Order: sequence, then C-alpha cells, then structure tokens
Amino acid sequence: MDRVDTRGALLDHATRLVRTRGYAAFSYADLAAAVGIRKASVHHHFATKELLGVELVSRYTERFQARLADIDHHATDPVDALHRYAALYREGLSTGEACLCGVIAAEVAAVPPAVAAGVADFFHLNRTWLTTVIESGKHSGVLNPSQPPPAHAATFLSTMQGATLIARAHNDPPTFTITTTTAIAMLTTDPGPSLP
Amino acid sequence: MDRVDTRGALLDHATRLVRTRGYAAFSYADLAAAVGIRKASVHHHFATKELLGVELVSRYTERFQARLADIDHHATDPVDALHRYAALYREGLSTGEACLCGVIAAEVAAVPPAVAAGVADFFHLNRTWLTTVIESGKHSGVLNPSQPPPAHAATFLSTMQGATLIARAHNDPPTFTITTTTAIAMLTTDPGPSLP
DNA sequence: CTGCGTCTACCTACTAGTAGATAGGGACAG
DNA sequence: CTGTCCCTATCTACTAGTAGGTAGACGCAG
Repeated sequence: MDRVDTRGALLDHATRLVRTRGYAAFSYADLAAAVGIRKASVHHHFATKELLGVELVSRYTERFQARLADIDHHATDPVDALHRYAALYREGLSTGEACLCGVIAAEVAAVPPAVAAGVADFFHLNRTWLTTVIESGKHSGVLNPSQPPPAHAATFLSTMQGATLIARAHNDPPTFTITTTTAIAMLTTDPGPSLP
Repeated sequence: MDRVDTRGALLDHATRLVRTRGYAAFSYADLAAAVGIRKASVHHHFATKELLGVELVSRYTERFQARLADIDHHATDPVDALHRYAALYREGLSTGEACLCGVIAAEVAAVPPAVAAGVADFFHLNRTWLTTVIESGKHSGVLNPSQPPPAHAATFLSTMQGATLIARAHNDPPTFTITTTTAIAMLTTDPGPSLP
C-alpha cells in the first residue's frame, strides 16, 4: 500500500503528540489511531519507541536548522533575526505545541539516552547559531551585549524555551510575545558596564 | 501504625520522582517501592493520582512561597534577591531535579486540569513576586529596567525555567550559573532607551 | 513469485484503582 | 482492669485496561 507517505504521516503525528503531551504520555495506540492504521503497522515503520524518538528529534533538529538557514538568508539585521527566531517558537503555540526538545528535556530521566543526546545536540546547535547572530549584531552595533555573546546566547535560548512552556500553561500567546520582545530589547539597549 | 510520617515521605518521594522523570512517567508502583510500602497503601493516603498531583503542586508552591519570604527578609538589595531566587532553581540541579511546575508545564495536556491550574498559579505567583522585586530595584536605582517591570518579571521567570531544563539536559550546572548571572547583569546595566 | 505494507491476534509487563482481611491503638462502658 | 468497638494503616490479591512489542497471514504491486 503506502498510497500516501505513511512513514511521514507517522512522524508528523508523533511530533504533534510529543509536543503537546510529552514523550512518556504518548503511545503507539494513540499514534496508530491518529494516523488511521493498526498499532502493529506502526511497529513495521518504527520497530521500537526509542527508534521513533531518535528519528523524531533528528528530523525536528534538521527542519529547525533549515529554518535558521532561512533566517540567515532573509533577516535584514541581527535584531530582525532574533525576532524571526522567537517567531519559530511562537508558531506552535496557537495549537498548544511547545518545542519538541524543550518538552523532552523536561522528562530527560525518563527517555532513552539516545533521545536525550539528540535533545542536547539541539540545544548546542541553537546556542551556536545564537552566538553567531549576537556577535554579528555586536560588531555592526545594533546589539550591545554587556556579557560575552555565548553567555547571551545561552540566556536567550533559555528565555525562549521557558517562555514557550509558561505561555502554553496559561494558554496565553500574548505573554510569550511580551517576554520575547523584552528579551530582545534588553540586548539592543544595553550599553555595557553601568554608568557612573 | 504510622510510626514515621508516611504521608510526608510519600509526598517527598513523589516530588523527587516528578521533578526527575515527569508526571506521566512516574507510577504508584515506583512510589510504593521508593517509600517501602505496598501500592494499595499509597492509595490509602492518596486515593487517585490526580489528588496526589494536586497536593504535590500545592505543597511545592507553599514551600516555594516560604523561600521567597525568606529572601524578602534576608536579601540585602533587589540584585541580591534575584541571585538568591536563581539559587532556588539551582539547588535541585545537582540531583537532577528541575522545578516541579516547569516539568509539569512541559506535559500540560497530559495532566488533570486541576494539576495544570495549580501550575499556572505557581507561575503567576512568581511573576508577581519578581515584579515587586524589580520595581523596588528600579526605585532604589540598583536595577535599570528598560521595559515595564511586569515584562521583565515574565522574562526573568522564563529564563530561570528554561535554564534549569537546558542545564539539566547537558548535566551542566555551571552553564546554569552563567545564564542566570547574565540575566541579572542585563537588568542592572540597562540604562533605558538606547543612546544616540 | 518476491517483497512490502497492512492486518488480526496475541504476548508479557505494567497501569491506576478496588476488595477484603489483619493488626494495632484509643476511647469508653461496665 | 477488661472487653468491645472503631479508626487508621497496612497487607494480599484482585480487576479492567493499556503499555510496548511479536508472529504469522493476507493482498497487492512490481
């Protein structure tokens, strides 16, 4: 059969399930029902939940990376890039979806080590990209980081991840926007060491 | 019976389990084994998992609130208060424990509504307390928020929550400290509107 | 006719939750 | 002081349902 792309549909629905419910709280039965096939058929495509989890994270990371490349191509300056970056997290919020890796990070002790490693890679990738953006903003003068760019990158990433979870808990996307706008404003207006 | 405080021991162990594994990924069997009684005896103290979850969140919130009151009493100034606030999150990190409410927020769609409501209350409480601290720091001049204090409070809370999850995913508490120190530094050195 | 995708049917282990028995302690009546 | 009654805490043994995973058969396309 495979008239449409069953494997892709499984990955799509599994991604949505994990991003809303978490890794431990979604099952092959949920996934089979969502896609419209039997549980055993899911196992045909992904023999174990761990294998599915690893692919989920790596596909998510690849797609996220592609979005970062888009930002690199289209952003007018580093400030615009940070706003576009925040918009990536905001996208899923309207349907109750938080960042796949942020969700899995919350239950890191309950997921297979290979899945946890993929999540750590995702965070590392994001910190690296943000460091580059902040550095270029510093050099061009549109950003005024008072601390080393890697420290600001870690902080900005943390803010995005936390803001996503908190805004979703309140079902309140506007608060997410206020939070991210504030985080970006703090990077633009900071002149360095405090004035005498 | 009840020679020692069984109920308290159950709450202690359940808190630890949720903070490391998440809500969905811990079971009454785990909890019973951890405390050293049978599963049915856990049900004697907490009839349903939802009841246990609600009490877990409310007890955590009460204790957190008490810690905030301690900070109010002992902090030398608002900057010190923010450092002490960050230390609250850092405490659990050495044993792999993230904020109970941050963890549950990640799987909010998979927990009973009453539990999710408790988590939302926790976040609200924290935003309110942080707003007060930032306002007093603004008035005394040790903090220089460029945005309204409530916006900074939401941002700072998001940063703490995100930093906890990310630092734990990397098993890297030093990164947590860098992140929180940076977040506080950004509040102290920001002079307001950007310079011409 | 081979092989892929799907199915039915099943497995074992575990889930939350229940039923009913047992043990000990405290209150109180005689 | 003793016997009875109730309450709390625990236990063993169970339920129905779900978890992830497996075996083997069917049908269809190349």
